[in-house]
Amino acid sequence: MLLHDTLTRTDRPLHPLDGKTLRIYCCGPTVYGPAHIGNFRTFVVQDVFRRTVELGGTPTLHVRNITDVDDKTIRDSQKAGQTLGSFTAEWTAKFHADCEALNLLRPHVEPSAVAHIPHQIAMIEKLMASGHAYKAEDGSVYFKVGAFHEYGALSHLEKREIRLGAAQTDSDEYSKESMADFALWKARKDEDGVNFWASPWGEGRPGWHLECSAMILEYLGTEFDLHSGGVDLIFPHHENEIAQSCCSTGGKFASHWFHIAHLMVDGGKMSKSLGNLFTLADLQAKGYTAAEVRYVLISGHYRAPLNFTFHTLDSARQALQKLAKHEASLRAKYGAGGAPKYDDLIRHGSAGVFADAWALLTNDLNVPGALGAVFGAIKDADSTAFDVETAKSRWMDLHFVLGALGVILPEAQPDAEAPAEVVALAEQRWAAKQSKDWAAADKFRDELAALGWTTKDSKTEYKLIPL
RNA sequence: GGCGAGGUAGCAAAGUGGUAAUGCACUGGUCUGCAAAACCGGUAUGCGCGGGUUCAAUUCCCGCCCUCGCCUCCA
Repeated sequence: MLLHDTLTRTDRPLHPLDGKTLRIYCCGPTVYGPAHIGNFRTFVVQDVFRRTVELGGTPTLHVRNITDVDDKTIRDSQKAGQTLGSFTAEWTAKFHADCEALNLLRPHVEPSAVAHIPHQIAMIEKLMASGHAYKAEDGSVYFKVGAFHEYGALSHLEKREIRLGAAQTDSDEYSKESMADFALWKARKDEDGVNFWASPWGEGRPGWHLECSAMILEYLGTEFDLHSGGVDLIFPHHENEIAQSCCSTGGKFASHWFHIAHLMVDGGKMSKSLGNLFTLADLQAKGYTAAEVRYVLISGHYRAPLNFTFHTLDSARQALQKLAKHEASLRAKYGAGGAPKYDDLIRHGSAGVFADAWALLTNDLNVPGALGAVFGAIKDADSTAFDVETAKSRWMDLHFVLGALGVILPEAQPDAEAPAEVVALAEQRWAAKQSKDWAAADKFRDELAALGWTTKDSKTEYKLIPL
């Protein structure tokens, strides 16, 4: 598999460093409210990546953290009158529910920042010992950016070209030696309330960047295969992680960087003030399914901004319907039951007739190209002409590709229960039609429409459909 | 100002040094009493603008315009 690497800005092949398992770290959510669909674009794309790697025959070790201590979680838990722990547990549960609805594979490890404070303190101690960090007057500990010469390699800043402006004067951080330095440990403040921990430098809490470095070291080691997140994390978050980790372990840290572009809404940035910041629940309340949302989120290449609109959601519904119909026709021929399990797909191990789509997918995760190839292959296939064996193998191949994309096909609509009144009208219409009384038949059809129903006729029977 | 991503049909979105996938929408046909559904077709002489290189550029180079993101804790 070929994947673009942010650090080298080239497409590079992925091979597990240990020759067996691809070790992946993804920056997870800060649990202080519902994740929005922009957040989920990143997680969904990471999920497609993981599935593609695994279906391609390489097992993964997927670690994604939960950030459950920072300014916002502390502030909003207090506002809600809850302890930090119960507040973040609630939002973590909500996040998990959304992940499941969106068909995201669960990470193998999902560590929380609060549960790894000692690991973070240990990392700071190493950085202090090696002279990469210093304690400021207020008890905070900062990383000395000037002591790490490779700083800026990921975001391609030769030096930190800090734009001078009012935003730079954060009163909390007046004690830093240099503007570029960032907090490893934040000294306790009154507004933190009970949310502080003991450390060799006094009471306080860890800085944001540190948790990822500490948990990566714990679960993936000093060097691992791939680190991922939204493009906004390139700087400063990932840059800072590199600095902390490399200076404390002497290792090289991530060998590949995978960043996902942002989701836009109506051509612009999502924001609460514009009222265009949607959560999964918002869209479900409008009648869309998580499967449709997922389809939209993968429908653009991950390195290009994706514009989200309700029109694209509507097209996703139709596109999924088209895939479902093809799948159903193969299944009917083959006589199979439900969709194969993910593990069955891994054993299957081949995209078969969808090899073109698979090739696109494994070339820098070209999902839109792959989807196009799937539709193209479907179009050229007359499923009624397949024999049972062909139908069976194509059915499995189709599920293999859809399994990599994590696409869930809509269930066939169960026949709706029509009220007796509607059934009676439909019977009358059918009788009129059988006696070729078209005027009467059309009249009954109009009356059905007025009640919100229509019919689909075949030669021998009709079916009632709600409008 | 620095760094980065992007500008392709009504909408969305791939792609390529040799003449533009795919989905939605629209539209023609088959089917139907007419429809619906389904199926089969059609729809960009054109890929932000202007130059250049080349036998040939949407694809490479240069300049310009526009959109979006990051520039200290936003996926």
